[in-house]
Amino acid sequence: MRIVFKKETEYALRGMVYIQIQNLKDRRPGVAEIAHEIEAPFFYTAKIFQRLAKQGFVRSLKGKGGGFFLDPEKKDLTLKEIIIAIEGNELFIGCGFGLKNCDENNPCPLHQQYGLIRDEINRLVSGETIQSLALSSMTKNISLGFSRENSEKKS
Amino acid sequence: MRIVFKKETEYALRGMVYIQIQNLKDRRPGVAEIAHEIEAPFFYTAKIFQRLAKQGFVRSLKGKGGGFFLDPEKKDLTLKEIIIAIEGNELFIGCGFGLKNCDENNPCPLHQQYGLIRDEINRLVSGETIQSLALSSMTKNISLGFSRENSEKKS
DNA sequence: TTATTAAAAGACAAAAAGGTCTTTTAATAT
DNA sequence: ATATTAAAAGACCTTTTTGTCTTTTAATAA
Repeated sequence: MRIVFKKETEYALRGMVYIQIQNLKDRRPGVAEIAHEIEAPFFYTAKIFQRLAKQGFVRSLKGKGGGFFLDPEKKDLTLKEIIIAIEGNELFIGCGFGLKNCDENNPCPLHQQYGLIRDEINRLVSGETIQSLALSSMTKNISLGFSRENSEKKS
Repeated sequence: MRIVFKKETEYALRGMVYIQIQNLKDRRPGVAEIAHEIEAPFFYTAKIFQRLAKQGFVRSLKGKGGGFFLDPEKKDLTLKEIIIAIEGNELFIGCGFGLKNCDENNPCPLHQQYGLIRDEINRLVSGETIQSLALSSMTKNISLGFSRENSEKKS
């Protein structure tokens, strides 16, 4: 059951952040490692990152020592860019309740209030980037949920 | 492609509001009328309202003059109740990004910000009821998107 | 009491999402 | 060269969601 994003989107975002974290440590993780760390199915993860690579969101190298890495040139890959590439932009436009003919001129009773939600989602995924998440989860000793080593030293 | 709610949920919410609007005019719409007004497939609408009837969210009468109606006793059926009956409550709990081990003690970098979104969604669907939406769409001459008669008199 | 109306029940099917696996291609190391 | 490593490509499958349709049951009106 989907929450706000599709499983594919979740795996993509989590995986991208993991790749970036490893890149910062001069490593290039492969599919097996990524899938394990983000707790996603191996083959599904492979498929998702093939697509992301084809779309230019991530780069890859085959063969020994190969794996995935982010283009160091691109310092600002927002979550929104990835989300839209996978799901389209319907989350960011429209009424959210599926009501037609709902706009400022002809608002449904939910229009204003839903606008707040949409704006908040928009603000979040536009403001955060893969890089910013990777950095904050490394420096602030905060867990991204798929990599518990960080918070495991309290034992 | 799903936005925030499933199609089924959208149809259910729109249909319920339509039923309540008609009830206020002492009418009991049938499946054909509801489906047409909310622009949903007839048979799918039928199935959805069978379920809602079985769950007690709406009542129905068979035969001539029959159709659907809300229990007049229940003056406060929140959107949230219907949403949870159809989708479960996963939208209202958890991280929203599918991250495990994400809570106040061990927050992911998105935890706080996503909390705002979840709270906003929660506030909206807890605060509004089928009755309040029916009333406001009638009295404030506001379109619910599936019934454009309201806003059509500007021609 | 029977013809008509309309919901209930439930089988069936198409599309989308999620997931699995095999074969091929391209790197690297020996 | 060739053995090894790892991604790319793409076929295939399962589950969930969405949608369709037929048959049955129950209410009303004539």
